[in-house]
Amino acid sequence: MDVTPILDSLNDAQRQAVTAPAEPTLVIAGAGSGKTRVLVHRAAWLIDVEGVSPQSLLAVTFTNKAAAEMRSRVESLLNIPVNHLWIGTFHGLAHRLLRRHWREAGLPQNFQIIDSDDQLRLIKRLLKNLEVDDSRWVPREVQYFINEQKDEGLRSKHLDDDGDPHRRQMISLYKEYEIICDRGGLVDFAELLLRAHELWRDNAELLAHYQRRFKHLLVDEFQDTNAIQYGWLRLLAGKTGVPFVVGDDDQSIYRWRGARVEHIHQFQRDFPKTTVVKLEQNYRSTATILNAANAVIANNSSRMGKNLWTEGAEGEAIRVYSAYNERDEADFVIGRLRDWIDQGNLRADAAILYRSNAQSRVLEEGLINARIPYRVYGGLRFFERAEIKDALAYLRLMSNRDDDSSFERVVNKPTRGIGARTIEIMRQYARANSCSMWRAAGAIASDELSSRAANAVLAFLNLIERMARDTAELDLQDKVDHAIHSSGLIDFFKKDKGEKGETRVENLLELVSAAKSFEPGMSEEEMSPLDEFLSHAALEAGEGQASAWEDCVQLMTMHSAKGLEFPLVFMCGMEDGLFPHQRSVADPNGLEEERRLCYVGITRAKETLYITHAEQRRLHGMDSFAQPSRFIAEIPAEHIEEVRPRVQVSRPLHTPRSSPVTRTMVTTGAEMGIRLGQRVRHGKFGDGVILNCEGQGAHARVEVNFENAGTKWLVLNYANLELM
DNA sequence: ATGATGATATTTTTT
DNA sequence: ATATCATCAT
Repeated sequence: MDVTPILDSLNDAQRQAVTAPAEPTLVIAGAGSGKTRVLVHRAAWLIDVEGVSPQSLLAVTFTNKAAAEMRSRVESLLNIPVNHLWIGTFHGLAHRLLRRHWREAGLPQNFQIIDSDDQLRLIKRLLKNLEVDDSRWVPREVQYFINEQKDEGLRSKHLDDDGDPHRRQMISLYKEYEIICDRGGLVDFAELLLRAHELWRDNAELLAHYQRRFKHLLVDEFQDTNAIQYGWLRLLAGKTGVPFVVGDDDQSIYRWRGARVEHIHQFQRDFPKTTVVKLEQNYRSTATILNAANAVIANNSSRMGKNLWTEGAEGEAIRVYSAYNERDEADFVIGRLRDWIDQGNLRADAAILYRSNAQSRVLEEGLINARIPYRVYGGLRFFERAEIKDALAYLRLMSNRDDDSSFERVVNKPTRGIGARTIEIMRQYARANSCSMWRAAGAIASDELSSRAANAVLAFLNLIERMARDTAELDLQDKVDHAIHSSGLIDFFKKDKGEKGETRVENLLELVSAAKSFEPGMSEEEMSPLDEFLSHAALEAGEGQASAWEDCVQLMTMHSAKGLEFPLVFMCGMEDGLFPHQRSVADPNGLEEERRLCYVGITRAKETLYITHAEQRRLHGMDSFAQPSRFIAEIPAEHIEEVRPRVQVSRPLHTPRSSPVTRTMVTTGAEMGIRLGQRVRHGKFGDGVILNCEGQGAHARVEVNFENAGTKWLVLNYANLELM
């Protein structure tokens, strides 16, 4: 066997990882060190050299994009189509299992997947139904609570209220939510994972079957696994499976949504024979950029420890620009972009990174003025658009009448005379009789409603029945086409004057073409093409903005930049309070995560990195003054070149490392020492920390997080805060 | 049923 | 500043 194509292009560490014996392996792969390459080559090595059957290989990623890339790279490296290779996201694979074993998993065959938006709506409705005060139990927080529990593998019955009434209510809402989902055959994202985990946990035979089948488990972005995902992997690995996990503890930036870097340590405890391989040679950035990144991340404790290096050149210094305000910052960035483009470079090779989406606006305005094409990442994706979700709701009802989430969404869209009052009556009936809205509607239309309302409701029920009947024999795209027309959605949006309505109609038509080009992968008995299309829509929300091919400057948050690289990178808004974000600075864990995010940002740059900050920034309609980000001061001075240093700047750019952390200063109260992070004492509320300030003079208010009294807004003039 | 008005919050995002 | 959301009036 000629192993040249598999090993030739690898360095020693990469080769060590790829050819590791069939034992648990943990690869710590620094930014730009060839992480994906190692995974792909490992797969090829196992199949081609070790003679492992493609059937016994399972590869897990976090995003569909990563899964698709991995699949295509494995296929091109092996030069054979590996159709039956199980490569997918955790959610995709869990979904596949649940479709196959819906009975054992306790699900209806045609269960539907709801996305976070559906989930939130469902929770809002539930709160209303139960007449729960949604200012004390905020829908978003309830949603977070439920997902958090599920991510930890906990169902409502496992939870204890610890005598806390607020928590007790949360738990009971969780329970209600479970009931509604079960009744409607609805499965949210976290539920996919939880069910798949329980499926194996509670079915020894089934688990044994999959353990026998999947010997080699390849996991990407391992630092981002949450508890349930890790538990699932461990179950599957059992005593005989060989997990091969790749991750970077320094790039863990999703703790806030359940990811736990600690799994990297846990892994070594759970699999004591683990071989650890570190990939530290970087093929992306200049030495200067890497040294800066290394220096910044060195300020974090609890790391595995890793130092990126390169054989490449030193490169240019990192340019730091102190802007006067956010407009000046944008002007500066655009000036440099102009130079870049004038020198014949691709616009698409330049990226502007920022901490929060709100920052894109000023930059966008500048780009528009300068007539530089750009593309903003993120935002609504195709299958998340309201009109698309409306159409999908009709399709879902056609497939499953008990889907309350869809029922409520479209029962009166377009308006057909079913008002809030009527819906309220149906909800009450549904609740009293523990049945779906659909059945409630059928049951009460005859008596409890006025004849006009009853007619409207019956007309809706008939419409759905008719749509289902009329399209039963049609293929997928015709079903969709039929649905958007006969539901009245097309006409409804056509009436919307202006461009908005037009785009909506276009999007609906686009949905038909999406259905046309959709290729079902499952057998008809396993799952109908319609159900598969609906699952696909939920699981893979599609691209944000189209026209990715056009040569334009890339704008995105540092989070969405993870995994990407650009010759020219701007990191904007590098100010304390913005980045690191105010909400993270109080908590050391939060601050370390911000620092990892900064590390991610820096390591996106291949050749040139600009860091900009503004002394004054208009945020939430309020001007505030800010210190340069403490992260800038963590970059060794020898790597930095200040652009056009401004003499009138009174504050030093670099704060000595030993000095207390820099803090955001606010015009108001600055003279009396009111600063973010400042500890204060209040006569009634006790001790606390200042989180936020706003306003000036007599109207100035501060937000204080009191240790015992929670977070409060206080008017500075009256609060009589004592500095501590 | 639709639009105006006012209150409220405003990190990060995938599945 | 601004976007979203609930409430209220029409």
